[in-house]
Order: sequence, then C-alpha cells, then structure tokens
Amino acid sequence: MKPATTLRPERERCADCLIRHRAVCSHCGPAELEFLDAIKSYRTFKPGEEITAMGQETDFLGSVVNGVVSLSRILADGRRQMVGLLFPSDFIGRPMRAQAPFDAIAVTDVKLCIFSRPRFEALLRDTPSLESRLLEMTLDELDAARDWMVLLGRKTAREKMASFFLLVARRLAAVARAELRDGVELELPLTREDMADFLGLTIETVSRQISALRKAGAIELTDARHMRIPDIAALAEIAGDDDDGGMID
Amino acid sequence: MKPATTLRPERERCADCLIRHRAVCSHCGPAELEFLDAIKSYRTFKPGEEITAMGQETDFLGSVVNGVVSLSRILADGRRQMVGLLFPSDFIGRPMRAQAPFDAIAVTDVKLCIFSRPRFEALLRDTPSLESRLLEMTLDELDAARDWMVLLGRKTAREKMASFFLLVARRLAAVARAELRDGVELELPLTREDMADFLGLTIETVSRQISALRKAGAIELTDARHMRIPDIAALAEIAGDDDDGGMID
DNA sequence: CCCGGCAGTTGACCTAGGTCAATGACCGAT
DNA sequence: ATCGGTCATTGACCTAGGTCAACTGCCGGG
Repeated sequence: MKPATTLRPERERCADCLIRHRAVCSHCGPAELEFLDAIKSYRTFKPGEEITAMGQETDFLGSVVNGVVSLSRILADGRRQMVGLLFPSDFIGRPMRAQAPFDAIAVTDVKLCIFSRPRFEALLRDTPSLESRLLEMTLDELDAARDWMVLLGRKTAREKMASFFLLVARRLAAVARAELRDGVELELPLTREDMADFLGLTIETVSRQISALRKAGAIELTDARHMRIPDIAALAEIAGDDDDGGMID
Repeated sequence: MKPATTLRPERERCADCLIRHRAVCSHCGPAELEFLDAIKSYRTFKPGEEITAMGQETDFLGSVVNGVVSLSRILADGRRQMVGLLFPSDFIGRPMRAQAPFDAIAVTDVKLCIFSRPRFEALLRDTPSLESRLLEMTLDELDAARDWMVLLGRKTAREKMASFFLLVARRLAAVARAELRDGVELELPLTREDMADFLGLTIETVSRQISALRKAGAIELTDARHMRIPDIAALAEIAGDDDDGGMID
C-alpha cells in the first residue's frame, strides 16, 4: 500500500522474507530461494536465556521465528524496565550498530533466524528495498514505543493490565493469522514479574489487578497463564485508549 | 564513522544538509546548493501553536531550525503524555506516512525548514543515502524513546527531574556546539506543566522537586526559567542512570 | 495605578500503588 | 512421599506522589 521503491524488482519483495522470516516465499524463484537458504541459519534459546546483553557487541541480526523475546534495561540498583516485546516475525538487532542498547532475553522457548552482521550488511547494500522496509519497521517500533510511553506515564495499574492483555491478544492473533474476536483464549507468555517490568508496576500490583479484572468479569482465568477475553471492546474500554491500540513491537 | 552507502557520492553528503538542516553546506557544489534552495521553504510558529494534530494528515516534512517542539498524545479524558521533544536539527514528520501519530506543538517560537511531502518523497527516491540516514536517525529516536520508557516506568520524581535537566542541558549544548561543563546556565524551554507531561508527573510535584533539588544544591535558579547546573556529575548521580544519558530527540 | 489572569510555589490531606510478610500451588529432584 | 524452590495470591501497612486549595509574583490592558 506504500510507494514501491526502485531497483531490482526480482529481489525486492524478499525484504519481507528476509527480515520478517516469511519462510515460505512463493514469489521468489529457485535462484532466490537457494540464495536465501545459503545465508540463513537458526539458533534456539531456552526461557530466561540471554540473547544479547546491554552494551555488548552482537555479531548477528535476525528475526524471531518462534517464541517471545523481551528487551529490557536495568538501572544501577536493579530496577528493570522492559522496553519492548518481540513476537514471531519481529526483527531483532540493529543495522549499522553492533552494540546492543538493552538486554534481549528469551521469555519462552525461542527460535531465531539469524544473519551474521557482515552478511546482513552486504545484503543491505545489494537490496535497496530492504533498507526501506527496515525504515518502515523502525518507524512502527517507534510508534509502539511512544504508545507505551503514554501507558507508562499516564495510565493506572488497571488500565495498564487491560492494555497489556489486548497487546498480547492482538500480537498472538496476528502471528496465528487469525482474527481477534470476543472469547479469544490466549496463553500469557510472561511471568507476573515480566509483566510488572513491562508495565512499570510490581508483581503484587499485577496480581491484584488481574484478580480485580477477573472479578469484574473483564477476563477469565483458567490457570495463571491461560486466559480468555469475553469482550474485547469492554476490555479496550477499561484500557482507556482514546483511539485504542496500545501496540508495541 | 559508519559504513558509507553506495551511489551518487556527490549528492550523498547532503542528506544531513537536507534533513538536519545544516544550512551551510561546504561540501556541496553550486548546482547542489541551488537545487536545495529551490525545494526548501520555511515556516514559523508561535509558542503554543499547533504544528500537526494527532490523526490529521500532514502535507510536509522538515527539520527544526530554531526553537523547541513537543510531541504528545492525549488520552480520552485529557491526560497528556509527551512522547518526544524536538530541538534544532531534529527531523519532524514521517516518511511514507502522512497521518501524524501525535500532536506536535511549538513550545517556544519555532522556525521549521519544510519540504512538501511529494517533493520529499521524490528526494528520497533520488538520494539513496537519505534513506539510510533517516533509518539511522529513526534508530536514535527509538533508543531515546526507550530510555524515556525506563524513566517513566521506573524512576522517582526526583530522578525524573534530574534526568530532564540533563537532557535539556545536553541538547542545548549540542545545538550551540558547545561542550557541556559544570556551571552551565540554561533556559528551560518548557513550562512546569509541559515538564510534568513530559515526565509523567503533576505540576505540583515538578515544582516541589525543583525546590528540593535547589535546596540540595544540585541546581541553582535565578528565576523560574533560568537555571545553572553547578556539578553535572552530581546531577547525573541523582538522575540514577547506570551508564547515564537519558537522551530523547 | 489598579485589576484580572496566568504561572509558579507551598501546605494539608488523601490514595494508588509499593513494601513486607504469610500462605498456597506446583513443580522437579532426591 | 518429601523437600526445596519458584511463581502466584492475598492481606496489612506505608509512602511517594496526586489532589485540592491558598497564596504570590508577574505581566498586560484599561
């Protein structure tokens, strides 16, 4: 839906295949597919495993194939704030910049599709549309980060929780290529502690607000990790967005 | 300091001239300069004047020449959160996306250097290095936004104030191409209300924390808008960053 | 010169959410 | 089966910062 870029139409569309890991690439020819296979590799991480550490040089970039990755920063005294949450198809790592500006940690079992940094940079030179696509994705991330700033700075604990559930529901629906509808069931990928760090709260407050939302009928819990949203619009109402949509990458 | 991009070296360096408004462009030839003059125009805004409104289509992009611009979002019930603060040389507007995701408001007298959207998009097609530079700037903004998320989610009111003063001091020093040193005097571009909205606080808390920092000797005030930082390191200590640097564009 | 309005400060009070602590549920290891 | 650990929930309490209100100083207009 956006203006197409210029050169190499035959490789152009692969930007998405590359950086969002659309593994099945129906519009690329055999030569392209072979090329992609040659430069991709995969790596898996266990829950809690560190993918990159703040300030450390990372020698790869890639995209999430399975699982959820948290991005967080820690203050000197141990206070932690999550600054992003990556779902399948999200990009990880920064072009042109080796040093990681935060910790990236696998919150579930994670599979990444990886390019070595030199290889990715070569790709960037050879594939003009890739840079354009990266720019667009980075702009989306920036929007998401700014939405989250509103949440962190101005929302109540209850609104934060509701926003978070909607965020997860939306992202998981997108991953499953399913529509988000009333009654969705979803598995929360984060522990209470991770949620607290994402929302700028404590685990006790997270726990209390979940109980309160459950009592109010806004959510239903089967166990601590599995929930159902009976009425999306009602929850969005509680989340308190004017337009709606607390997105974060 | 970053890997150079490919085509058109003779126009390449002008990416900075264009999007960061380095008006004096010593490395461009007369043809380039004439070209730039032909497509630039300027617009000024009074304090409080709206530059773009959330959800509204904007027909221009550009960069700040003078003054300070706030980017903010407002919740349905009027709660406001500032999500960015633009100083001279910062870029405003989003390539490939006409709809503004927040309000942009002049907080001081502001002069913008402006390109019409179609013109900018033509420029983007013709100048490969421009996209690369935009990507880099967007990544910087994303970093800054994430730093601010840490502040909003995890810092105390006092830490927030100290971080804010350092942010302003750094940005103003950069604009003046001056080094940031102990004893800097600076004019606060924001009202107490704007600061509160930037930091996720109320004006009363902002006022109280300023008084407290003054009493503690961390800052000195001549009047409500003019201050001096006697000891940068001491203030940074109060700001509570591990590494430091709460940057936001 | 006076008056009204706005920005800022300060005080008194209140409350959302943090802190601390006890308890329960659910492991996986012995 | 038992133990130790992690995760979650809940209660009792406390405090940082929000709310409400009074007051000041400043500026611009009549």
